[in-house]
Amino acid sequence: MSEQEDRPEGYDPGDYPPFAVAVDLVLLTVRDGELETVLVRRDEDPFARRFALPGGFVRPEEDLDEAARRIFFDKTGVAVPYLEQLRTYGRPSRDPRMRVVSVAYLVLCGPEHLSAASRGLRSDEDVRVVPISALSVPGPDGRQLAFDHDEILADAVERARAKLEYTTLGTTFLPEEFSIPDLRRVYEAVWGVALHAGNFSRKVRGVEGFVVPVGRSTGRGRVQRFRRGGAALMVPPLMRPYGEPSAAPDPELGQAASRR
Amino acid sequence: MSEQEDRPEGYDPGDYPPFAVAVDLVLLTVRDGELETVLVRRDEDPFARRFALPGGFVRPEEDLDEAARRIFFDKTGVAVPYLEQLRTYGRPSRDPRMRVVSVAYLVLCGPEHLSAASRGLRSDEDVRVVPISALSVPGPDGRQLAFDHDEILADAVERARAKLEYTTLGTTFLPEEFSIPDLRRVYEAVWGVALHAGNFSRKVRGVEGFVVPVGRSTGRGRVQRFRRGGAALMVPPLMRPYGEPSAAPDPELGQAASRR
DNA sequence: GTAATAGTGTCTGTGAGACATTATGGC
DNA sequence: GCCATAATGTCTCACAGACACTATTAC
Repeated sequence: MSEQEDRPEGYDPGDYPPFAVAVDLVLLTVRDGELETVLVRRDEDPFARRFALPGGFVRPEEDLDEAARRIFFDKTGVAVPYLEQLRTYGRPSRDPRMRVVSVAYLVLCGPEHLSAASRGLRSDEDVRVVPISALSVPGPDGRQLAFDHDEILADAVERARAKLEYTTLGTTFLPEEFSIPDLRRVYEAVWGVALHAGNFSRKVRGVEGFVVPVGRSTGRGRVQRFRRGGAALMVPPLMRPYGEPSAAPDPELGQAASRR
Repeated sequence: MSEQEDRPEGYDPGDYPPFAVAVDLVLLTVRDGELETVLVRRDEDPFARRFALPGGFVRPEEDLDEAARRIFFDKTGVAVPYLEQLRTYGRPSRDPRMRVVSVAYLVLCGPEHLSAASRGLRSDEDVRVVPISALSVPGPDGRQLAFDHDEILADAVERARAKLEYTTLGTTFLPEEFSIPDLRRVYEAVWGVALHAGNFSRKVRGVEGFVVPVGRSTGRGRVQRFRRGGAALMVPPLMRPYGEPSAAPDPELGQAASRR
């Protein structure tokens, strides 16, 4: 808030540099066992015809979260199931036209939330749902997406992977009713690993409030249906297999490592 | 980045609302077994005579991290040992004078980094090093600090508590050379719990690259001296005792719980 | 029928937590 | 000598991971 600069009675507009503040969304979903994200094709330079994350400017009287929800609704026509602030990107050169600080949000949703967006019903833009795996190979200039969106996307994927370990957010990728194997396939898609079906089932059902059975349970071999429970955190956590080839770790940490 | 609003060739300044972008620092240190933070007393309204987090505006050609480092240096006269972006606070009403979006940073350092600041050597401001425990009781209007800085501080403390679990950052609170009991006292101060000395020692020394012994031993008992090792992450993590009365959990998660 | 797969039984290895014991230095 | 405390030895319990087995559904 810069209280330490002495200003008598409110700020003089000449005292602070004006910035544009934008919000960018990393929208993650799991479809057919693949982790996917939503991208928008740019029309103009810079980065004309490149894909970018959906985003927009924050309005003068709008909270940051509110802006993120608005932008999600504009693309999909439905309310956002889960959203969290990821981090803020503000390199001076990140947009060659002007100084834009972008607050990135992570949004998790099921593929059904994206049906309008993926059919282009909500806008005349070229909106696409793209597998993350298709974006891992950088383009000729070393990147795939416009601006610093490769970095934002990578940070978001790592955040989502970490959050599945110690929260119950995995269910936000699924419809209201689902089976344990459905949930396992979400974990496998997000983490990019195969999990042991039996142990996964036991673990998930053993975490109080993670999933609640719907309808009657019969004996062995029968697939049961569940809904989300009330718990937000998973204790103890469900950890990713050690030393596995997933993504970039916390960029704040000095050295690389593949875990959390 | 708001690529979806069609703009021909760079932004027209009339197209986006101007914001002020500030950086606020939550500076945490451990002194005499207490977790403490640095506050600055405000001179003017709003919140005259209240304490606030140190902060300042981001300059036109400055990265966000750079601004945070600059502000830390302005207060203390030394380089910041560890810094990470916490999150961004942008409620429209958070500063009654104008729209300010503030990117908060978490800074961890040893008490020796704050000697200049705490003696007022670097500024004519009223800079103080205050125990976190003294800020837990809200004032007459429901808060202790200016603006939304109570919330920022609480988020920062929770982040620091969580990070001690799965990173080796505990050593950033200590001088170059330290003993295992010194490190344990850091954990106890940050988490606000008593830890089992024997098990803590075994765990810390067993994590590859967390601490490296530095030859001679002094002090009581067979106390060994150590330096930081090269590892940034701790696997498996060193978890806080379950169900313990520390701080607010991840505010993104729907319901409260006391763990991560 | 056969194949695929959900869920259970059970064993094993690892590690956290608790407690006792030994070693070392301050007083 | 006596006390405080660091570090180790050891036991127990919880849980992850592996494997085998059974039950059920899809074909």
